[in-house]
Amino acid sequence: MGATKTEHFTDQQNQIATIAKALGHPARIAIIEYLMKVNECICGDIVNELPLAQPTVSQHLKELKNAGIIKGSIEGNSICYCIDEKTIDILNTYFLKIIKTVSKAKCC
Amino acid sequence: MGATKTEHFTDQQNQIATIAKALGHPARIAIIEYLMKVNECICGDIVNELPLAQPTVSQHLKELKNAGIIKGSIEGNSICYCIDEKTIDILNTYFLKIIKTVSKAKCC
DNA sequence: AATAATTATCGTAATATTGCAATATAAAAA
DNA sequence: TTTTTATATTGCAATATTACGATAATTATT
Repeated sequence: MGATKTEHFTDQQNQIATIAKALGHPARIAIIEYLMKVNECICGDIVNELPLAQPTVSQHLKELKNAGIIKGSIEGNSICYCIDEKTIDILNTYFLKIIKTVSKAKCC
Repeated sequence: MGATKTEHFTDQQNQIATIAKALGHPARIAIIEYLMKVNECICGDIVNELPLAQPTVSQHLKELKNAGIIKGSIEGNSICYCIDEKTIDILNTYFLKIIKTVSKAKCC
């Protein structure tokens, strides 16, 4: 096998997993942190910032974009990327729910 | 290649990525949700709950445990699993910081 | 138009993940 | 002690991910 059985799980479970998975790589976390620092994004600078080749960075950006974590808009011959608040909000709301549930539970 | 270059990133970036990665699979999200529902965990029931074979569930539990998202304690011949609040808290605090930063930023 | 700059895509090698059958391990019950 | 119950580990096949060189595509600049 090797393929995730997404069809067995709910849309929400798949959605949360997809977002979390996209954040499950230190390079992509580093990209998010860089975007937080510079706010308005300077796309090519990410390549200079990270110890990874340009195609690799481009691929990571694509995954973050596919997961809805960042969005990019064309500006001349470069592309401006920035964090998509909506998606982070979805994740945040979800984890807050977990925290709330777990904090009032007694555990083994 | 194929191996993540963790050495190029900070401990915190790797930590967040590791936790997020562990949550990056719908089966593991389903396990978390089941644990939320039953609070005190009934380990073998997860196998009945999910459409996955016992070894597969065991493997997912191991990954959640390695990432610190759940903890397990031996109880007789079974093992009681439950969510580790501390780790969810780390993630939650992290995302709240992102939300705060992004919400006051104007984006392209 | 030719060149430079910016980003994406293709192809590919190395490695990791997913899933399960078979089997091992350990404790409880008979 | 044998059997049952519960979970983990091993081994393996299928697939996915990571990383990058080479190259394509697109727009700006000259």
